[in-house]
Amino acid sequence: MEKYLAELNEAQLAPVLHKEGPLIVIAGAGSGKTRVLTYRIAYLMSKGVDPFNILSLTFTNKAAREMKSRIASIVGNSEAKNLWMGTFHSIFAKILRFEADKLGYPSNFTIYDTQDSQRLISAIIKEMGLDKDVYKYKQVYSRISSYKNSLITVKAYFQNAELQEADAMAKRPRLGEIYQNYVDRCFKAGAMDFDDLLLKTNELLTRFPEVLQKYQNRFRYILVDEYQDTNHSQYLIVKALSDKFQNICVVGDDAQSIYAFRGANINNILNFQRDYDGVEMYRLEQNYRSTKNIVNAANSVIDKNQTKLDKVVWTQNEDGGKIIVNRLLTDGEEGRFVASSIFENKMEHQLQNGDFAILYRTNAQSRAMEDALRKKDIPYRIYGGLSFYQRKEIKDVLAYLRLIVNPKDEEALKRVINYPARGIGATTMDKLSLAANHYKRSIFEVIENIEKIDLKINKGTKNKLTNFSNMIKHFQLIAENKDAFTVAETVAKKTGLLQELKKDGTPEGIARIENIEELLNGMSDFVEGQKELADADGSLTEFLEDVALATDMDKDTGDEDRVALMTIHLAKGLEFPYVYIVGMEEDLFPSGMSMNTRSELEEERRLFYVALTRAEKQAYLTYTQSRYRWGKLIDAEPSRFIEEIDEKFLDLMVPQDDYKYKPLIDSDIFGEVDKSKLRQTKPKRGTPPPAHKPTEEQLRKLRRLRPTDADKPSKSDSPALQLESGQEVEHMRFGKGKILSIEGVGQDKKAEIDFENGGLKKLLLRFAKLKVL
DNA sequence: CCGGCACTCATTTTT
DNA sequence: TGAGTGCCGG
Repeated sequence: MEKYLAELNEAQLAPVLHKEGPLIVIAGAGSGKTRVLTYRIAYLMSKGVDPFNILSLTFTNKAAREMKSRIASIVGNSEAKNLWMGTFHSIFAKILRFEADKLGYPSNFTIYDTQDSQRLISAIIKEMGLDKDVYKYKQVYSRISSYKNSLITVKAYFQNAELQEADAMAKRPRLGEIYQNYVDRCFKAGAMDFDDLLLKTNELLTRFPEVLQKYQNRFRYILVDEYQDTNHSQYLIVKALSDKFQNICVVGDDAQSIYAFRGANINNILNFQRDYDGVEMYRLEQNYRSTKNIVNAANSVIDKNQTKLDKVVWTQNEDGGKIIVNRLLTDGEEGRFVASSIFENKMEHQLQNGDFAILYRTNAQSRAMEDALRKKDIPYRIYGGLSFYQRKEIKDVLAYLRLIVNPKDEEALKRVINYPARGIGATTMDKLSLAANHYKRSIFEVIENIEKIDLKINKGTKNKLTNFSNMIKHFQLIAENKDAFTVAETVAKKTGLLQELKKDGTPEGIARIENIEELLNGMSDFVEGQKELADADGSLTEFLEDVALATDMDKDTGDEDRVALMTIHLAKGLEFPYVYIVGMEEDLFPSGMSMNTRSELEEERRLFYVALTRAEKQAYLTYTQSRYRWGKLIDAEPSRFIEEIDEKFLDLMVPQDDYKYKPLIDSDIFGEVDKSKLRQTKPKRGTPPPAHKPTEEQLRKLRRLRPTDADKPSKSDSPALQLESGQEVEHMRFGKGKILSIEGVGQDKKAEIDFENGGLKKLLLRFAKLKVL
């Protein structure tokens, strides 16, 4: 142990050696906080603390695994295995399974993911006959989620006049009823959603003092990573569990709190010293990750925030290059710039693909990057977005598996009862659903008793239903004796899922079959892995839980050498030598939806801080002048965050104005443009649009930039058009045989005119030529 | 009841 | 642009 402790600096050593009592470690970006956490646990164990008594909560399962294996290398594998380590969700899901009966849940309860929850809410809204435009299911879901995260149960909701009033003001007076129905239906289905895993844990710990005691005694030492991202529900769990021994160690960085949108409460970390007695605070301020330029630039940004703890991050690393800022014409050009820059850097500095990361604010931005990287044959991997387990074909297989484990699982049943098609349609489902609600039973139970109740379902359909339930029961029998992999394999074959996909024969269908095969392979690995663990058996339940709570970061398939593409949120905790932060534009970053309040904007700024501090050697910022959003080309202006960085840390390679309309051909900018012509100017925010109005030819070239135009040549070939007002037509949308809308580019404004009804005929005559399209 | 087609609508971040 | 929904003919 001594030799490991020697690896730490003074500031890091202090919290590692801290004995009993609460401590908080405020750890600046790149200051080695994971190391402190790891070594502290190892140190505790070396001093004789039983690993069974240590609970360590991390943000991702991957982080937990990595820490565990690091600790194993210090204290030995057999000891490290017994540590309680994982995300809040996965640790407490395990505990809830064990204690489920106390709360009236089956121990094999299903975990509903966001999609399941939203579908259910959507169904409830429909059943209640509410207007789906007023009660948008996503919004309703997020309301309910935030109630749960604040421990506002249905009961508490109805006792709180303020909340009800707020919802009524938002034209949603029946939100409480939806909430009630949602909770009832989840319970009836034996399902918990993500928020329930925390909410029910709280319920368990408050309602059953003996349970609380049990876990208080078990978890004598509690460590929480990324404490700045805990929500109220998590806060209370930690508070309750640590209450007896007060051996609570939290680590975090208020400057990196970026999950307020999902209920994280930055006050948890700001107020930690008030919440516990005799808190010792440690600060890690030396950054080992980044160059001076990057550290200082990031500091100059975060300085603009009002709400923050006192802390100065510094580094002894070299100065490094300045942050390179570049403006591109469109998102396509942005992608090409990033791709060629990566290519050049690789050549020049002998780097690997894995040394690069491209970070963006929204997943939608990945497409332009992908296209460019693919063209340059640079291997990449996208993290997040549609994760493997969210793909339709995978969810279908999983839904069958879920149904086998828990036939009451309504969302799983609705998903697969008629896929592949077996003649059970919407009408039948409505009848079943109605009966289920009426008898307060699950739909599956209704099907099992279909002969005993009169549902006005004809004989043929009844048979189909019975066949379906028999098939599921047959699978259940298999599941009793066989492991998860064998069950899944049987399901894939016997349900006709694979045949269905084979039948269509399209490339997509083949890709889907491959995905299912990959899932099966993954399951077989999982089963092997679980058999080695003492407290696991490779059962279906275990597998499903693993899947439900897996982060995209978790499945670390290839250690192949690839450029990483991800949202900034996902990049937290990671580091790369070269980082490209793209889409640095107002309305995109900061997001247009997060600029309404100071605190929202500050969170965006922290997000930018996180992005910048991922870089070890070199950071790039890019923004475009116009970008495709909603399938349309829209103007963009540089993000305020660029301006907030002290200029002395920046290297602005902004092209001359007259260059703007030139590189319109599909080509690498830097192959074409003489770099000496680039001059360095600081872009003014709100820079007026191009000095001169684009000519007709330029406009046409602009249009040709659209990737779709290649597929539909008719569009780009359309003659230049003018509206009555003299505006030039830039973009049109077509319905079947008619024009839906036309947008024109005027001197300084865009106009959009809809031709839905009255005006249609008249204008069609004016643009007779368009009929060809 | 099914599949295909036309149309609508939403696009912030995720355990 | 693209995913999801609703309508219509088979």
